Amino acid sequence: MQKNTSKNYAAETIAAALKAAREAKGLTQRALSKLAGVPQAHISKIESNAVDLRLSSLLALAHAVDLEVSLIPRKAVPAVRSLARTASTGLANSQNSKDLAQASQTVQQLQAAFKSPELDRLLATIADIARLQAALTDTRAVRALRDAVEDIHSSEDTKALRAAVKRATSIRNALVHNVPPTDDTPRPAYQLEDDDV
Amino acid sequence: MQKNTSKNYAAETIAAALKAAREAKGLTQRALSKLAGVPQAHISKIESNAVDLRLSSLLALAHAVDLEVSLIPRKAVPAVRSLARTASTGLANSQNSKDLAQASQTVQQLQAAFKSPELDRLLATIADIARLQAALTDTRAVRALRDAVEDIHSSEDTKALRAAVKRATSIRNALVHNVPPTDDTPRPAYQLEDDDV
DNA sequence: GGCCTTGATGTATATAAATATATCAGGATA
DNA sequence: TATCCTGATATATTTATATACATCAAGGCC
Repeated sequence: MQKNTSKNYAAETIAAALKAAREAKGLTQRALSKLAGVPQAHISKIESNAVDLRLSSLLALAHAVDLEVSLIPRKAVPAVRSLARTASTGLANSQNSKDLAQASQTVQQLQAAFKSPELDRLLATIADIARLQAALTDTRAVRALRDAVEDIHSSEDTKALRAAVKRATSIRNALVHNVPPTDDTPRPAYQLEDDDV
Repeated sequence: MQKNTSKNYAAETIAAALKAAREAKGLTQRALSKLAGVPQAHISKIESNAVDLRLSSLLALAHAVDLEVSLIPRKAVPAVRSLARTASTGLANSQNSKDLAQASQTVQQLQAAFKSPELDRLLATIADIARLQAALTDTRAVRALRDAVEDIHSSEDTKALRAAVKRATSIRNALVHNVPPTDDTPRPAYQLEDDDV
């Protein structure tokens, strides 16, 4: 039983979160005890950081106060925090997706206000960017490429080599042409025009 | 000791996440044991859901594999998941990068063993993909595009409109040509050859 | 004052985690 | 074949949670 030394900051944070959530729901320790099936005395110890609680207890208590225990990548922590703060307002995509969606929407509103060839081009380009991004989120294709490369073992292994080349080219073309990487029938949905500014 | 019955879905999920993270980092149970200060035998039990681990163990293991234990509101779960996925795109991006790096390295080793025009092409294409991916990680450009679009207010605002178009085209071209988006002097480092398979 | 609720604290007991240590089967490899 | 690494498993011991039950001090309220 480690006292509430400052030894484990994360543990204290979690205990504090549980307590805050309980109070936010207007529950007493005894009420929560009934909900979660954890003795009130134990809840008291947990909230005061007097015990190293087990996962089952943590899950039971969290569940009872509508919290979810999750493991998130360290680098995603700030984003998740800000999201949790912004709270329940629906979907949150990557910042890029949000920015792109907003830009797209704005352009469409502008289109309703006035027509312009440049506006059309702008919207199309934004859509391209979004599709490029979506194509890149697909990690399976890259993984498949890696595996294909690993399968090359000798200069006689032309079959494996050609397979790897095909995969690599497919991905590159997919990124350029906005076609799903695994698609075997490359059909550029649009033409690469105005290559440079 | 409760066997791995289907008793607690959440607990299983967490154990699986820990295991996945360890493997993603290429750590053996013994290596993780040294990092986290948890005996290998215990890690084995934890990963196979054979124990109701304590919070301190969970925190130690999570910390060692760059994960954070967090309590999030239940209603925010979907949003956080989607975020974790896109941040996982950051993660997956790093996974992509790893896969690509490994593929690239393998090809170079093969080049040392035997020469082949196709091998050269393969290496070049892999490099292209890596550069495309790097270009897409830059969110500032997309943000700038969004802001530029927001600055368009009327049909007379040709200046803002052209600025937005320019930005959008720049990003798209950057993705296609592997040139940093903010670069004002577009200079395709390589030529788009063999557009299709 | 008396009453009730809330959270904290104190036993005592059963159960299980955590640990050290050793081992084992399977797979990969030299 | 022999060797090394990985993950799973076994045993024995220590430590601590989890639980039930009782109680208590502080604060709010009639």
